[in-house]
Amino acid sequence: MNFYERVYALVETIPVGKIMTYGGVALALGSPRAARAVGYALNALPPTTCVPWHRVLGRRGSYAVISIHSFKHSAAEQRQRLEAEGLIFDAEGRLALAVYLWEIALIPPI
DNA sequence: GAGATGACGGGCT
DNA sequence: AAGCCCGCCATCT
Repeated sequence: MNFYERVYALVETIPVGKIMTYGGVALALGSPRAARAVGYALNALPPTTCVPWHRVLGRRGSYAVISIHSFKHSAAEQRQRLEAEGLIFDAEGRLALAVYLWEIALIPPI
């Protein structure tokens, strides 16, 4: 399985109402420092994908923030999708990891 | 094969 | 507190 296929497979397992960070996905995949590569993988995703890419946010201290600046989809769209799933952003447009972060068991690299 | 790039993250200024 | 810089990993040209 390619790196990005593993990223997609993992992202697809994120349940509704939960989120992960790029770094968290990388860690679960066995490469703690591959956060950038995770973002790269999601960037290669077709617009029509069924992968819930909007549940992956950037990590900002103990909060998660939408860290898209230029992309096919807009940051507003991502936020809208998340709110539609019941997540609530604070006044500064971020999500508390303590509430929404989904912690997954590590998936050993094949 | 080498250099540049990006939806990142953490540390330092 | 906000911004800048450097290191990371997988792709792309």
